Amino acid sequence: MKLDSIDKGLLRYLQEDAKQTNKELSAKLNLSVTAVYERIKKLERSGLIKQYVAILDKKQLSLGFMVFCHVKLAQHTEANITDFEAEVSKLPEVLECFHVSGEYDYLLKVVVEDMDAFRTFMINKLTSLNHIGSTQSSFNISEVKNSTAISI
Amino acid sequence: MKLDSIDKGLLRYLQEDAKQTNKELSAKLNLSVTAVYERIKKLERSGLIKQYVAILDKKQLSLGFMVFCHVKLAQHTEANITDFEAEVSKLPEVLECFHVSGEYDYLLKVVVEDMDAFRTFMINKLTSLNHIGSTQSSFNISEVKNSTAISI
DNA sequence: TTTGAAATCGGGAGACC
DNA sequence: GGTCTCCCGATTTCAAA
Repeated sequence: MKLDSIDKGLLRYLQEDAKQTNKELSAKLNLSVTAVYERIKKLERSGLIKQYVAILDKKQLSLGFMVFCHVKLAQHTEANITDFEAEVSKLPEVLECFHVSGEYDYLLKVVVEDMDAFRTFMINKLTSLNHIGSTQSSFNISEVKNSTAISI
Repeated sequence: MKLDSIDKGLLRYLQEDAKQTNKELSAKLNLSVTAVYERIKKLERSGLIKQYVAILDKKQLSLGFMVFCHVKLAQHTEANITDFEAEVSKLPEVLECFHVSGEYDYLLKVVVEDMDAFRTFMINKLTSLNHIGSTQSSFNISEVKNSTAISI
């Protein structure tokens, strides 16, 4: 889909605050409300806007303990890979899982309550998955930047 | 803030789709529209709901190249740390930056167009920041799971 | 209940063939 | 002239306050 500079501005605003009214957006973009409305609908239909979500404060939910787990598989057969990926996707503690290059195969972002919950997660969930070779964990000490907005 | 099971359900729904109407939510939760409205306002006021954002399709924006950069600082003085954190936060290619335990000090999620853009980013932006000791990059091969919704 | 936004329609200006 | 795209204004519908 081709985007002009107005679309790009619109996407920038919606990435920061998706609940602005079309009226507010129309003022910022010097456009009529209808034009804003139709551009947004087009961006939604094209799939460029995938989803609107609420971002929560993990601290207030007692889920402020974030760990990055690097995972290496035992053997890299296709069956192992699809199997592991399906299983890990089901774990609610795992917010993100990327297949990556380098020494380890996967990078996981894990969110739990505290060290104790992490220990339980590792023993009962992650390392009990099939095909796991080895893991290495880095604990989050502080969030320097944590954004979902990509720069357009 | 204390949450009952209805609040938790509400948060689960809003993390999946923040643009549902209160009417839809009231049906799912067996509640009146007004009750839903007031619960949401309370969650917003308390800061538990931090933000509503639009999630975009990186592929369609030609920003499908994601890299995880592990960064080690040269010296860990307080000045170096605050300086580096302020500078890296300004880089639009860096969506996330966490101070982590382990061999490296920081883990960055970097989003660019392609390998060429990444090369430019590394040379002109990241490694030209002050206080950088060494870096190590892992390229994203595939997204297995990528969610913003924490499990409540 | 009242206010205001979202959704929809008809139409007009400009680009292109 | 005919088609397409983009924008505006007015109106109706429906959710929020």
